[in-house]
Amino acid sequence: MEIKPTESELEILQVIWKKGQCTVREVHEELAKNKDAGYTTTLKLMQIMHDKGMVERDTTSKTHLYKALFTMEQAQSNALDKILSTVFKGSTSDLVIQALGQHRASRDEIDAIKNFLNQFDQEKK
Amino acid sequence: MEIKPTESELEILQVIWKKGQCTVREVHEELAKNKDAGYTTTLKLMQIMHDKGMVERDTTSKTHLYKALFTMEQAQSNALDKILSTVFKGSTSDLVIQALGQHRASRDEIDAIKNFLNQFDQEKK
DNA sequence: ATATTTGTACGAAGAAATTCGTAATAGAGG
DNA sequence: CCTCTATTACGAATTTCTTCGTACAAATAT
Repeated sequence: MEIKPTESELEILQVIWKKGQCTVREVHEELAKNKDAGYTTTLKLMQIMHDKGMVERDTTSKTHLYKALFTMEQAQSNALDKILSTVFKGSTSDLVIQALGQHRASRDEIDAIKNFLNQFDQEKK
Repeated sequence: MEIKPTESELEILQVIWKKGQCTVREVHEELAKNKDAGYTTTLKLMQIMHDKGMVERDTTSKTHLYKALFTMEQAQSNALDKILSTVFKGSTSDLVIQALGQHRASRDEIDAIKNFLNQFDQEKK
């Protein structure tokens, strides 16, 4: 399956990933904090996501429950692949350095990355 | 100015960035290697990009010359911001670790990143 | 039971992106 | 000067994404 959520679909997926599963109402309330769109707009989008096979839903009760059919990690991997090929000429190190340089990682984040790199090294040796 | 090139626009920008400046024909020939679209499609897209203020063009001779009005680095920064907020919950370290983990950085790349991190540390101390 | 609220279904309109055909024109070559 | 080709301009069709109104059904409250 192709994973290529649109902008709006990603907003919805963020909520679903956070809660594990949720109703249209829950998603809508969450989005309403930062966005101004009608309830049926969210509903329609979620129905389309279902049509596309991006989410599944439990329709046993009147109020349907939605779950994502792929993980945030899969979406991350996909997003990385995409920008690597479109703006980073495929260079992972360019991407990493750019990310670290521009987005001011905190001490903790840097440590986490260092640990990861060291662990990586161990495996390679 | 907002930098938000579409998929097709990015394909075109890649060619322009690589060559510095170029004609519609050059862009089209390059895209034709991987894609199957008519010449006027590329032309139209580049005209729209001009309308949007993403590129400038020299129209002194019949064959126009296009240049990008922002750099690849700016596009990179933008792309990173976007995926950070949409799929990485704003965590740069998650992004970096995911990138390093999934995309098998080479020894050289890892070294480059380590150097970068060390340099980063020095500044902080 | 009836009215109100809450939910889904769905068509359709609007907006943005992509594609292409046709017309007009400038320049090159004979 | 005339013809042929390469190029731009531009309208229009198509597709995809987003938005919303309306209809209808189920659950809840009075």
